[in-house]
Amino acid sequence: MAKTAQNPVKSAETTFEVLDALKDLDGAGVTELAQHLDIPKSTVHNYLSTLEQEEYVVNRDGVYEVGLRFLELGAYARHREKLFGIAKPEVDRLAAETGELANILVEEHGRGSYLYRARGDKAVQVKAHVGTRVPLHTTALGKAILAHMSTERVDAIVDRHGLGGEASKSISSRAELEQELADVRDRGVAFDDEERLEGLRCVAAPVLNHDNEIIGAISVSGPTNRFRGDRFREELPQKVLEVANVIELNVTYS
Amino acid sequence: MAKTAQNPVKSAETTFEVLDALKDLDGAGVTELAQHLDIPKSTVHNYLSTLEQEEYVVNRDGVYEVGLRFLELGAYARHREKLFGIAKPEVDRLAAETGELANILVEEHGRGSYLYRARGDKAVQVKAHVGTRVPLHTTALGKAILAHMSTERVDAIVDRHGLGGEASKSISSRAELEQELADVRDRGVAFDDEERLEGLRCVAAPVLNHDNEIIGAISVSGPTNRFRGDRFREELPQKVLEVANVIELNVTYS
DNA sequence: CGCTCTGTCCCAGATGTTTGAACAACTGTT
DNA sequence: AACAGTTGTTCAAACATCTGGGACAGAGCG
Repeated sequence: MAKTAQNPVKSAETTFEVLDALKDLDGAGVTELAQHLDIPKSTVHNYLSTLEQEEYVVNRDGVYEVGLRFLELGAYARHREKLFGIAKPEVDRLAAETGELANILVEEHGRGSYLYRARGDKAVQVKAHVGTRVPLHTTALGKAILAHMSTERVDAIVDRHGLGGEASKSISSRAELEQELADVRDRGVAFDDEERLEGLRCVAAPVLNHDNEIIGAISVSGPTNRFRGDRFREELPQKVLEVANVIELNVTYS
Repeated sequence: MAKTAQNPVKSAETTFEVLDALKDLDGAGVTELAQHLDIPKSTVHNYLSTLEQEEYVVNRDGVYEVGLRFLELGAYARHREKLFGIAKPEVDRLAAETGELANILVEEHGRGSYLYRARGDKAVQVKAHVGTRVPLHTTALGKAILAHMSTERVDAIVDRHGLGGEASKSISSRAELEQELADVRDRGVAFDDEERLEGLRCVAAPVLNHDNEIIGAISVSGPTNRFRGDRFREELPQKVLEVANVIELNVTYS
């Protein structure tokens, strides 16, 4: 699954190494980047000037930064996901009605990518923004997705990315994960009890297409003090499921 | 200004040619892409497999597509624009209060990039999504920005991108543009009277920082039948200006 | 079953990329 | 005002890498 290119174009790899470094450093000069990447600065300069010429990178008084042309590509990629257009208005409603943070996640390359995030009036502040990629087994959203994949696909994903836990409560063995996924299938919803971020709980439901294939998941997340008792175990799950069902209907007829 | 790299990395250029083609074709196979680009398919395959390995491209049953990793980069690039975080809530309010489509645009590489777009309840459907890049002189937003740039910078941009008009009413000479920009400075707001899209009018105001440098522009746009008379010439301009002023205050104190 | 599409792989030759060193342009310090 | 220590940029030679034709396997179809 984690296929490596047979005949990789090394310059393409380097190009993205440069871009990634530019992102990690939040903008940088040639020398700084060169040191960070351990590549001669003349080489780095060649890449940066090429990227600038192509308008993928911008030079603001001496500091190179990731350009907005990626927003064009990124927005396009999101727009291409049929789930986005259909689920967005419903997730907006979910956020408005619960007052919390509502999310859409899809799987790509065995990881979860946040497609969209809607803020209700009481929504918590989380640093992660749209586009952030997370390991599937560490979030309610991811578990909702894994629960509806074939065993082989789950195996392939676990083989590729492991079960490295970000917090103490995370799932750490394949058996544990299988048990959890079975629970998710039984209940219809997945929970996240501060597994990825302390003090943050989350309720997620899968979104399936007419062939019962998983195409993504939606969720509400909020602080533990508002996510407890009946609201956490009954009220919110029902709400999220209802919204997921509406989305599924719209996916089918489109 | 339109500097070309002295020592361009051709493979980096090719990488983005491939990605652009993938976007234009809305996903494609190796052979189709190779024909479109007039490059041997083995070469195209090398690039695609490298991009897939790096998780920037995804292969969905035989069709290569632009991946969501670009959403990560794009969302990051947008987040890095300080204007976005500050202006977003205000533009949301502008959309809600007018019921129309409200926008944020910034300049990059001499073109306009839509940073954000908020839809009011009566907002028109336009195909352009976030990230779309447009020539500055063809939109109210762009004219609001150009009006507050130095003459040299405007010259450089016109030299680089020309004044090619997308519709009949567009500005087509440098003198005409200068006149228009002077008007914008006088009035404080810029108008777009179906210049770029038929039936669509637009009112835009610049956003300046404390040093009176232009950092972007905001606007409301809608159908000509709702954008006429006093509403178009008085009411909406005042509203847009007011919101721009609030944003400017928030920009200064942050 | 054979035909014609795919996508993938391979390797030698051609080409582009890498690289250190040298330079120019700044910044801040003495 | 001169200087030392930065920075980004340029260049051309040495060589690593990309290119590209052709061969191959597998899928889809009649």
